[in-house]
Amino acid sequence: METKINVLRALADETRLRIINLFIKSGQVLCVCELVDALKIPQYAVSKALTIIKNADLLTAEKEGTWVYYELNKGIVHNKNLFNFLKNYLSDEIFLEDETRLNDRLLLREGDKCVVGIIPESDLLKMIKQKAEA
Amino acid sequence: METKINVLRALADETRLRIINLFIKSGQVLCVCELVDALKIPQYAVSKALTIIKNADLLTAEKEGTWVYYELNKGIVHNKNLFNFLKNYLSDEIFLEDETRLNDRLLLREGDKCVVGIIPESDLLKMIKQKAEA
DNA sequence: TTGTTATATGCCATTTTTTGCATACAAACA
DNA sequence: TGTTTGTATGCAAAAAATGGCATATAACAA
Repeated sequence: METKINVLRALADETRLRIINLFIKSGQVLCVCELVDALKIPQYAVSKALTIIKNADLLTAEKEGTWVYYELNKGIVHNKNLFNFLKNYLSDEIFLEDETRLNDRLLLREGDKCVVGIIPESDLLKMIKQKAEA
Repeated sequence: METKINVLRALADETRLRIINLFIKSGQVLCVCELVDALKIPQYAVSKALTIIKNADLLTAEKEGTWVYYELNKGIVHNKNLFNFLKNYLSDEIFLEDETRLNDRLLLREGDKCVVGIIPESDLLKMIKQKAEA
């Protein structure tokens, strides 16, 4: 009981909802800096939001060097239903913009892994272009 | 955007979630005093919760004499998806107890309408028995 | 060791939410 | 009219959430 409400409370915040949306729509494992760039929100805010979502058992985390990769916790049956529902429910514009920025940011990955930290938005397009040329 | 978050915020509270659960599970139009008895929560708390849920466009209200009947707002496509999801998602014990008390309370209706106000829990069973005998 | 990078967290001020009580309102009835 | 009844709301205290900054931690690199 406590748990279901914790889950719904974890969803009841714009930042957290935008984060969850990115996991659901991208279907990816994501690290903190990728989320920071996609959301254009301070690192500490993303980190705090992730902690709350994780404490509600909606995410799992795995450390890899200095990077921490988060992932939807599909190990809970109810979570899967929730994610399926949200996949269609969250269709608003702000979410789409996040998704676009995340897709851009993921172009900088190498072998499915994040290899750079937080990138100022002004540099992102240049870096993508550079990488495309190389 | 604002709206989706408002909806999720409306769900992020135990009282409000228990109320929404009763509407979803019972499939009924319900008045305030029936909810008060089913939830065993003060009238003002139920009334305030209903206002918040209604402001999130999840409920509609209709006045009938001194009684006010609330109903799920299925006029919004996204709401229907939400209610379908919640119907399965909200399965915890506290919700079941509410549902049982509501079913008892609805036995006092006459012609699908509520005809009594808030009933002390100690009196409810007696009144049901009386009504059954009559 | 020292420095750097990615991430997390403690703290504080501010804002928002919740809770409880009292009371207001509105409709029915005497 | 006055009274009762079902419901809503204003207000203030308490509790909780939020936002921002600084800093801590942990892992890697030189």
